[in-house]
Amino acid sequence: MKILLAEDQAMVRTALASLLRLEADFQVTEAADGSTALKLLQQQPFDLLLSDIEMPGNSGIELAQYLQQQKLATKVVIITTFGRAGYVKRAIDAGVGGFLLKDAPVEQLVSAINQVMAGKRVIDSELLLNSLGEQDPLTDKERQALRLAADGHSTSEIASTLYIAEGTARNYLSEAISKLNAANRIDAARIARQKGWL
Amino acid sequence: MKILLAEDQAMVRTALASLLRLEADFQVTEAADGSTALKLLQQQPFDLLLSDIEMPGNSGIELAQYLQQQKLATKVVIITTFGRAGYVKRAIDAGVGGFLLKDAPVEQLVSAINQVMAGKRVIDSELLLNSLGEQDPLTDKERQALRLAADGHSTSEIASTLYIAEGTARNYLSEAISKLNAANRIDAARIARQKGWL
DNA sequence: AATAGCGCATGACAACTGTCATGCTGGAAT
DNA sequence: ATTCCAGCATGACAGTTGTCATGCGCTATT
Repeated sequence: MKILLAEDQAMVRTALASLLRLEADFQVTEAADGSTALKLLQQQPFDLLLSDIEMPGNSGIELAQYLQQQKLATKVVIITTFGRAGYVKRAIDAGVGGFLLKDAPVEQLVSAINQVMAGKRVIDSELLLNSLGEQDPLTDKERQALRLAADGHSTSEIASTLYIAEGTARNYLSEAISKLNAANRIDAARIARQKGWL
Repeated sequence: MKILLAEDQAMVRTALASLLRLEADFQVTEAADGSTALKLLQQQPFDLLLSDIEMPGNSGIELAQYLQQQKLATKVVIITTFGRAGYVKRAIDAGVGGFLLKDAPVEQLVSAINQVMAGKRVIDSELLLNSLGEQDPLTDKERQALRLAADGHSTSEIASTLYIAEGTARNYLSEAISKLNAANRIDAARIARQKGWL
Protein backbone atom coordinates (compact mmCIF):
# COMPACT_ATOMS: atom_id res chain seq x y z
CA MET A 1 0.00 0.00 0.00
CA LYS A 2 1.47 3.34 -1.06
CA ILE A 3 1.24 6.05 1.58
CA LEU A 4 2.26 9.71 1.21
CA LEU A 5 3.17 11.29 4.54
CA ALA A 6 3.04 15.11 4.56
CA GLU A 7 4.28 16.75 7.76
CA ASP A 8 6.65 19.69 8.15
CA GLN A 9 8.33 18.90 11.46
CA ALA A 10 11.18 16.61 10.42
CA MET A 11 11.47 14.72 13.69
CA VAL A 12 7.78 13.90 13.78
CA ARG A 13 7.77 13.03 10.08
CA THR A 14 10.76 10.69 10.14
CA ALA A 15 9.56 9.06 13.35
CA LEU A 16 6.12 8.33 11.95
CA ALA A 17 7.57 7.17 8.64
CA SER A 18 9.95 4.76 10.37
CA LEU A 19 7.14 3.29 12.42
CA LEU A 20 4.76 2.93 9.50
CA ARG A 21 7.47 1.23 7.48
CA LEU A 22 7.58 -1.49 10.13
CA GLU A 23 4.18 -2.61 8.86
CA ALA A 24 4.96 -5.11 6.15
CA ASP A 25 2.66 -3.78 3.43
CA PHE A 26 3.14 -0.03 4.00
CA GLN A 27 5.29 1.75 1.45
CA VAL A 28 5.85 5.28 2.77
CA THR A 29 6.94 8.39 0.84
CA GLU A 30 7.72 11.57 2.79
CA ALA A 31 6.92 15.20 1.94
CA ALA A 32 8.21 18.06 4.09
CA ASP A 33 5.64 20.64 2.98
CA GLY A 34 2.34 21.05 1.18
CA SER A 35 3.78 22.01 -2.20
CA THR A 36 6.08 18.98 -2.34
CA ALA A 37 3.16 16.76 -1.38
CA LEU A 38 1.02 18.24 -4.14
CA LYS A 39 3.74 17.62 -6.74
CA LEU A 40 4.08 14.00 -5.66
CA LEU A 41 0.33 13.48 -5.78
CA GLN A 42 0.34 14.81 -9.34
CA GLN A 43 3.23 12.59 -10.42
CA GLN A 44 2.16 9.20 -9.11
CA PRO A 45 -0.84 7.45 -7.56
CA PHE A 46 -1.05 6.88 -3.81
CA ASP A 47 -3.49 4.74 -1.86
CA LEU A 48 -3.49 7.08 1.10
CA LEU A 49 -2.44 10.61 2.04
CA LEU A 50 -1.53 11.09 5.70
CA SER A 51 -1.20 14.81 6.28
CA ASP A 52 -0.81 17.52 8.88
CA ILE A 53 -3.08 20.54 8.45
CA GLU A 54 -0.76 23.42 9.24
CA MET A 55 2.15 23.30 6.79
CA PRO A 56 4.07 25.76 4.66
CA GLY A 57 2.81 25.69 1.08
CA ASN A 58 -0.54 23.94 0.78
CA SER A 59 -2.47 22.90 3.86
CA GLY A 60 -3.69 19.34 4.35
CA ILE A 61 -7.23 20.50 3.60
CA GLU A 62 -6.13 21.97 0.27
CA LEU A 63 -4.46 18.68 -0.65
CA ALA A 64 -7.70 16.83 0.16
CA GLN A 65 -9.66 19.32 -1.97
CA TYR A 66 -7.27 18.74 -4.85
CA LEU A 67 -7.75 14.96 -4.66
CA GLN A 68 -11.50 15.43 -4.56
CA GLN A 69 -11.50 17.75 -7.58
CA GLN A 70 -9.32 15.38 -9.58
CA LYS A 71 -11.60 12.51 -8.57
CA LEU A 72 -8.63 10.47 -7.43
CA ALA A 73 -9.26 7.40 -5.26
CA THR A 74 -6.56 8.37 -2.77
CA LYS A 75 -7.97 8.22 0.77
CA VAL A 76 -7.05 10.98 3.22
CA VAL A 77 -6.26 10.92 6.93
CA ILE A 78 -5.57 14.25 8.64
CA ILE A 79 -3.54 14.54 11.84
CA THR A 80 -3.33 17.83 13.63
CA THR A 81 -2.41 19.48 16.91
CA PHE A 82 -5.44 21.45 17.94
CA GLY A 83 -9.09 20.67 17.70
CA ARG A 84 -10.05 23.80 15.84
CA ALA A 85 -13.72 23.62 15.06
CA GLY A 86 -13.75 24.94 11.52
CA TYR A 87 -11.29 22.42 10.19
CA VAL A 88 -13.52 19.43 10.76
CA LYS A 89 -16.41 20.63 8.61
CA ARG A 90 -14.08 21.72 5.82
CA ALA A 91 -12.24 18.42 6.08
CA ILE A 92 -15.46 16.40 5.81
CA ASP A 93 -16.56 18.57 2.88
CA ALA A 94 -13.24 17.78 1.22
CA GLY A 95 -13.97 14.07 1.52
CA VAL A 96 -11.45 13.35 4.24
CA GLY A 97 -11.77 9.83 5.66
CA GLY A 98 -9.99 10.26 8.99
CA PHE A 99 -9.29 13.16 11.32
CA LEU A 100 -7.09 12.56 14.39
CA LEU A 101 -5.35 14.64 17.03
CA LYS A 102 -1.60 14.28 17.46
CA ASP A 103 -2.63 13.91 21.08
CA ALA A 104 -3.42 10.23 20.44
CA PRO A 105 -1.12 7.20 20.49
CA VAL A 106 0.39 5.86 17.28
CA GLU A 107 -1.55 2.59 17.53
CA GLN A 108 -4.74 4.59 17.03
CA LEU A 109 -3.22 6.07 13.88
CA VAL A 110 -2.44 2.67 12.41
CA SER A 111 -5.92 1.42 13.25
CA ALA A 112 -7.45 4.55 11.73
CA ILE A 113 -5.45 4.03 8.52
CA ASN A 114 -6.74 0.49 8.22
CA GLN A 115 -10.33 1.49 8.87
CA VAL A 116 -10.19 4.33 6.36
CA MET A 117 -8.70 2.00 3.74
CA ALA A 118 -11.68 -0.29 4.41
CA GLY A 119 -13.95 2.62 3.48
CA LYS A 120 -14.88 3.79 6.97
CA ARG A 121 -14.84 7.28 8.46
CA VAL A 122 -12.79 7.85 11.61
CA ILE A 123 -13.24 11.28 13.19
CA ASP A 124 -11.87 11.91 16.68
CA SER A 125 -14.91 12.36 18.93
CA GLU A 126 -13.49 15.43 20.66
CA LEU A 127 -13.07 17.14 17.32
CA LEU A 128 -16.53 16.14 16.19
CA LEU A 129 -18.12 17.69 19.27
CA ASN A 130 -16.17 20.89 18.77
CA SER A 131 -17.33 21.18 15.19
CA LEU A 132 -21.00 21.27 16.14
CA GLY A 133 -20.58 24.76 17.57
CA GLU A 134 -20.05 27.85 15.44
CA GLN A 135 -19.97 27.74 11.67
CA ASP A 136 -17.27 29.37 9.59
CA PRO A 137 -18.84 32.49 8.02
CA LEU A 138 -15.93 33.28 5.70
CA THR A 139 -15.95 32.70 1.96
CA ASP A 140 -12.94 31.14 0.31
CA LYS A 141 -11.66 34.41 -1.11
CA GLU A 142 -12.11 36.18 2.20
CA ARG A 143 -10.11 33.46 3.91
CA GLN A 144 -7.32 33.65 1.35
CA ALA A 145 -7.08 37.42 1.67
CA LEU A 146 -7.12 37.23 5.45
CA ARG A 147 -4.39 34.60 5.51
CA LEU A 148 -2.14 36.72 3.35
CA ALA A 149 -2.87 39.79 5.48
CA ALA A 150 -2.04 37.82 8.62
CA ASP A 151 1.36 37.01 7.13
CA GLY A 152 2.07 40.73 6.85
CA HIS A 153 1.47 41.13 3.12
CA SER A 154 0.31 44.54 1.94
CA THR A 155 -3.00 45.08 0.20
CA SER A 156 -1.30 45.42 -3.19
CA GLU A 157 0.57 42.15 -2.68
CA ILE A 158 -2.65 40.41 -1.69
CA ALA A 159 -4.40 41.88 -4.73
CA SER A 160 -1.76 40.72 -7.20
CA THR A 161 -1.44 37.30 -5.56
CA LEU A 162 -5.20 36.74 -5.94
CA TYR A 163 -5.38 38.49 -9.35
CA ILE A 164 -7.91 41.08 -8.21
CA ALA A 165 -7.96 44.87 -7.82
CA GLU A 166 -6.77 46.44 -4.59
CA GLY A 167 -10.28 47.65 -3.87
CA THR A 168 -11.54 44.09 -4.07
CA ALA A 169 -8.90 42.82 -1.72
CA ARG A 170 -9.77 45.57 0.74
CA ASN A 171 -13.42 44.64 0.35
CA TYR A 172 -12.80 40.99 1.25
CA LEU A 173 -10.89 42.07 4.32
CA SER A 174 -13.62 44.54 5.21
CA GLU A 175 -16.26 41.80 4.90
CA ALA A 176 -14.19 39.45 7.03
CA ILE A 177 -13.70 42.17 9.66
CA SER A 178 -17.42 42.80 9.78
CA LYS A 179 -18.43 39.12 9.87
CA LEU A 180 -16.03 38.44 12.72
CA ASN A 181 -16.86 41.64 14.65
CA ALA A 182 -13.20 42.55 14.50
CA ALA A 183 -11.57 45.97 14.81
CA ASN A 184 -9.19 45.59 11.85
CA ARG A 185 -7.60 42.93 9.64
CA ILE A 186 -5.15 41.84 12.32
CA ASP A 187 -7.92 41.38 14.85
CA ALA A 188 -9.97 39.49 12.26
CA ALA A 189 -7.07 37.15 11.49
CA ARG A 190 -6.51 36.52 15.18
CA ILE A 191 -10.18 35.66 15.75
CA ALA A 192 -10.41 33.45 12.66
CA ARG A 193 -7.24 31.59 13.54
CA GLN A 194 -8.41 31.04 17.08
CA LYS A 195 -11.63 29.47 15.78
CA GLY A 196 -9.78 27.36 13.24
CA TRP A 197 -11.15 29.18 10.21
CA LEU A 198 -7.83 30.18 8.72
CA MET B 1 20.58 2.70 29.45
CA LYS B 2 17.53 4.15 31.20
CA ILE B 3 15.89 7.02 29.31
CA LEU B 4 12.97 9.16 30.49
CA LEU B 5 11.01 10.67 27.59
CA ALA B 6 8.89 13.71 28.52
CA GLU B 7 6.65 15.03 25.74
CA ASP B 8 2.97 16.00 25.91
CA GLN B 9 1.79 15.19 22.38
CA ALA B 10 0.89 11.51 22.58
CA MET B 11 1.50 10.71 18.93
CA VAL B 12 4.96 12.25 18.95
CA ARG B 13 5.79 10.67 22.31
CA THR B 14 4.71 7.14 21.43
CA ALA B 15 6.36 7.35 18.03
CA LEU B 16 9.70 8.46 19.47
CA ALA B 17 9.47 5.91 22.28
CA SER B 18 8.81 3.06 19.83
CA LEU B 19 11.77 4.09 17.70
CA LEU B 20 14.15 4.47 20.62
CA ARG B 21 13.12 1.06 21.94
CA LEU B 22 14.41 -0.45 18.70
CA GLU B 23 17.92 0.37 19.92
CA ALA B 24 18.98 -2.70 21.88
CA ASP B 25 20.30 -0.97 24.99
CA PHE B 26 17.69 1.81 25.34
CA GLN B 27 15.15 1.31 28.09
CA VAL B 28 12.51 4.01 27.64
CA THR B 29 9.99 5.33 30.18
CA GLU B 30 7.31 7.79 29.02
CA ALA B 31 5.93 10.86 30.79
CA ALA B 32 3.03 12.86 29.33
CA ASP B 33 3.72 16.08 31.22
CA GLY B 34 6.32 17.90 33.30
CA SER B 35 4.91 16.99 36.71
CA THR B 36 4.83 13.27 35.93
CA ALA B 37 8.39 13.49 34.64
CA LEU B 38 9.52 15.22 37.83
CA LYS B 39 7.93 12.53 40.03
CA LEU B 40 9.64 9.78 38.05
CA LEU B 41 13.00 11.55 38.29
CA GLN B 42 12.56 11.72 42.07
CA GLN B 43 11.60 8.07 42.39
CA GLN B 44 14.29 6.38 40.36
CA PRO B 45 17.61 7.15 38.65
CA PHE B 46 17.75 7.71 34.89
CA ASP B 47 20.80 7.97 32.67
CA LEU B 48 19.16 10.50 30.36
CA LEU B 49 16.17 12.82 30.23
CA LEU B 50 14.84 13.55 26.76
CA SER B 51 12.35 16.39 27.08
CA ASP B 52 10.24 18.90 25.20
CA ILE B 53 10.33 22.46 26.53
CA GLU B 54 6.72 23.52 26.32
CA MET B 55 4.66 21.12 28.41
CA PRO B 56 1.88 21.38 30.96
CA GLY B 57 3.26 21.17 34.48
CA ASN B 58 7.02 21.71 34.58
CA SER B 59 8.92 22.77 31.47
CA GLY B 60 11.94 20.87 30.21
CA ILE B 61 14.15 23.68 31.45
CA GLU B 62 12.72 23.37 34.95
CA LEU B 63 13.40 19.62 34.93
CA ALA B 64 17.00 20.30 33.91
CA GLN B 65 17.33 22.87 36.70
CA TYR B 66 16.01 20.35 39.21
CA LEU B 67 18.57 17.75 38.12
CA GLN B 68 21.34 20.35 38.40
CA GLN B 69 20.27 21.43 41.90
CA GLN B 70 20.06 17.82 43.11
CA LYS B 71 23.47 17.19 41.56
CA LEU B 72 22.16 14.11 39.79
CA ALA B 73 24.23 12.60 37.01
CA THR B 74 21.25 12.37 34.63
CA LYS B 75 22.16 13.92 31.27
CA VAL B 76 19.59 16.12 29.53
CA VAL B 77 18.63 16.50 25.86
CA ILE B 78 15.99 19.10 25.00
CA ILE B 79 13.90 18.91 21.83
CA THR B 80 11.66 21.79 20.89
CA THR B 81 9.68 23.36 18.08
CA PHE B 82 10.91 26.92 17.86
CA GLY B 83 14.34 28.35 18.22
CA ARG B 84 13.58 31.00 20.75
CA ALA B 85 16.86 32.68 21.57
CA GLY B 86 16.23 32.98 25.29
CA TYR B 87 15.75 29.28 25.78
CA VAL B 88 19.21 28.32 24.60
CA LYS B 89 20.99 30.48 27.14
CA ARG B 90 18.72 29.28 29.94
CA ALA B 91 19.19 25.68 28.84
CA ILE B 92 22.98 25.95 28.84
CA ASP B 93 22.86 27.61 32.26
CA ALA B 94 20.82 24.63 33.47
CA GLY B 95 23.57 22.25 32.34
CA VAL B 96 21.69 20.81 29.40
CA GLY B 97 23.84 18.57 27.21
CA GLY B 98 21.84 18.64 23.99
CA PHE B 99 19.40 21.06 22.40
CA LEU B 100 17.69 20.04 19.13
CA LEU B 101 14.86 21.28 16.97
CA LYS B 102 11.98 18.94 16.20
CA ASP B 103 12.75 20.13 12.70
CA ALA B 104 15.57 17.58 12.48
CA PRO B 105 15.46 13.90 11.54
CA VAL B 106 15.30 11.19 14.20
CA GLU B 107 18.76 9.86 13.28
CA GLN B 108 20.20 13.14 14.51
CA LEU B 109 18.39 12.64 17.79
CA VAL B 110 19.87 9.17 18.31
CA SER B 111 23.34 10.42 17.44
CA ALA B 112 22.89 13.38 19.80
CA ILE B 113 21.85 11.05 22.62
CA ASN B 114 24.99 8.97 22.14
CA GLN B 115 27.24 12.00 22.00
CA VAL B 116 25.70 13.52 25.11
CA MET B 117 26.10 10.24 26.97
CA ALA B 118 29.76 10.35 25.96
CA GLY B 119 30.00 13.70 27.72
CA LYS B 120 29.76 15.96 24.70
CA ARG B 121 27.58 19.00 24.12
CA VAL B 122 25.28 19.00 21.09
CA ILE B 123 23.52 22.29 20.40
CA ASP B 124 21.74 22.69 17.07
CA SER B 125 23.82 25.19 15.12
CA GLU B 126 20.79 27.12 13.97
CA LEU B 127 19.72 27.65 17.55
CA LEU B 128 23.22 28.56 18.64
CA LEU B 129 23.56 31.12 15.89
CA ASN B 130 20.19 32.54 16.79
CA SER B 131 21.14 32.93 20.41
CA LEU B 132 24.57 34.42 19.79
CA GLY B 133 24.05 36.20 16.51
CA GLU B 134 21.07 38.43 16.43
CA GLN B 135 20.28 40.61 19.36
CA ASP B 136 16.81 41.84 20.08
CA PRO B 137 16.85 45.39 18.65
CA LEU B 138 13.50 46.44 20.14
CA THR B 139 13.13 48.78 23.07
CA ASP B 140 10.65 47.95 25.78
CA LYS B 141 8.07 50.44 24.61
CA GLU B 142 8.40 49.26 21.02
CA ARG B 143 7.83 45.70 22.13
CA GLN B 144 4.77 46.64 24.17
CA ALA B 145 3.27 48.57 21.28
CA LEU B 146 4.00 45.75 18.86
CA ARG B 147 2.47 43.16 21.13
CA LEU B 148 -0.74 45.16 21.43
CA ALA B 149 -0.80 45.73 17.66
CA ALA B 150 -0.35 42.00 17.08
CA ASP B 151 -3.46 41.37 19.17
CA GLY B 152 -5.46 43.56 16.82
CA HIS B 153 -5.62 46.70 18.94
CA SER B 154 -5.92 50.01 17.09
CA THR B 155 -3.37 52.78 17.40
CA SER B 156 -5.64 54.81 19.68
CA GLU B 157 -6.14 51.80 21.98
CA ILE B 158 -2.39 51.21 22.09
CA ALA B 159 -1.81 54.89 22.82
CA SER B 160 -4.24 55.02 25.73
CA THR B 161 -3.05 51.68 27.13
CA LEU B 162 0.52 52.97 27.20
CA TYR B 163 -0.47 56.53 28.23
CA ILE B 164 1.13 58.16 25.23
CA ALA B 165 -0.08 60.17 22.22
CA GLU B 166 -1.22 58.37 19.10
CA GLY B 167 1.69 59.81 17.16
CA THR B 168 4.08 58.29 19.67
CA ALA B 169 2.48 54.89 19.40
CA ARG B 170 2.69 55.09 15.63
CA ASN B 171 6.30 56.10 15.97
CA TYR B 172 7.18 53.05 18.09
CA LEU B 173 5.56 50.81 15.53
CA SER B 174 7.32 52.62 12.73
CA GLU B 175 10.67 52.16 14.48
CA ALA B 176 9.94 48.48 15.05
CA ILE B 177 8.96 48.04 11.41
CA SER B 178 12.16 49.68 10.27
CA LYS B 179 14.43 47.79 12.71
CA LEU B 180 12.94 44.47 11.64
CA ASN B 181 12.86 45.27 7.92
CA ALA B 182 9.15 44.61 7.94
CA ALA B 183 6.45 45.82 5.55
CA ASN B 184 3.93 46.84 8.21
CA ARG B 185 3.07 46.29 11.87
CA ILE B 186 1.66 42.81 11.23
CA ASP B 187 4.79 41.73 9.42
CA ALA B 188 6.92 43.22 12.19
CA ALA B 189 4.98 41.32 14.86
CA ARG B 190 5.30 38.09 12.89
CA ILE B 191 9.08 38.52 12.53
CA ALA B 192 9.58 39.49 16.16
CA ARG B 193 7.50 36.57 17.40
CA GLN B 194 9.37 34.16 15.16
CA LYS B 195 12.67 35.34 16.64
CA GLY B 196 11.34 35.08 20.17
CA TRP B 197 11.41 38.84 20.80
CA LEU B 198 7.75 39.31 21.59
C1' DA C 1 31.87 70.84 30.47
C1' DA C 2 30.94 69.73 26.10
C1' DT C 3 29.45 66.29 23.00
C1' DA C 4 27.47 62.27 21.21
C1' DG C 5 24.03 58.91 21.31
C1' DC C 6 19.86 56.53 22.73
C1' DG C 7 15.18 56.24 24.18
C1' DC C 8 11.05 58.74 24.61
C1' DA C 9 7.65 61.95 22.83
C1' DT C 10 4.99 64.72 19.47
C1' DG C 11 2.55 66.42 15.18
C1' DA C 12 2.38 67.19 10.02
C1' DC C 13 1.99 64.87 5.92
C1' DA C 14 1.77 61.07 2.65
C1' DA C 15 0.45 56.42 2.06
C1' DC C 16 -2.40 52.80 3.15
C1' DT C 17 -6.74 50.67 5.03
C1' DG C 18 -11.76 50.11 5.87
C1' DT C 19 -16.45 51.24 4.38
C1' DC C 20 -19.93 51.75 1.35
C1' DA C 21 -22.64 52.23 -2.98
C1' DT C 22 -22.82 49.99 -7.05
C1' DG C 23 -22.82 46.46 -10.69
C1' DC C 24 -22.28 41.71 -12.45
C1' DT C 25 -22.99 36.68 -12.46
C1' DG C 26 -24.86 32.11 -11.58
C1' DG C 27 -27.64 29.11 -8.85
C1' DA C 28 -31.98 28.32 -5.99
C1' DA C 29 -36.71 29.20 -5.13
C1' DT C 30 -41.09 30.60 -6.82
C1' DA D 1 -39.20 32.85 -16.86
C1' DT D 2 -38.65 35.66 -13.22
C1' DT D 3 -37.15 36.93 -8.79
C1' DC D 4 -34.02 36.64 -5.16
C1' DC D 5 -29.70 36.22 -3.12
C1' DA D 6 -24.80 35.08 -2.17
C1' DG D 7 -20.39 35.74 -3.88
C1' DC D 8 -17.28 38.33 -6.67
C1' DA D 9 -15.55 42.70 -8.32
C1' DT D 10 -14.66 47.73 -8.46
C1' DG D 11 -13.71 52.72 -7.17
C1' DA D 12 -14.65 56.94 -4.29
C1' DC D 13 -14.28 58.64 0.18
C1' DA D 14 -13.17 58.98 5.04
C1' DG D 15 -10.40 57.22 8.57
C1' DT D 16 -6.17 54.92 10.11
C1' DT D 17 -1.34 53.93 9.65
C1' DG D 18 3.65 54.77 8.52
C1' DT D 19 7.34 58.19 7.96
C1' DC D 20 9.93 61.91 9.08
C1' DA D 21 11.70 66.23 11.25
C1' DT D 22 12.03 67.90 15.56
C1' DG D 23 12.83 68.34 20.48
C1' DC D 24 13.73 66.78 25.39
C1' DG D 25 16.27 64.36 29.05
C1' DC D 26 19.52 61.10 30.46
C1' DT D 27 24.03 58.49 30.35
C1' DA D 28 28.55 57.59 28.74
C1' DT D 29 32.54 59.25 26.47
C1' DT D 30 35.96 62.68 25.50
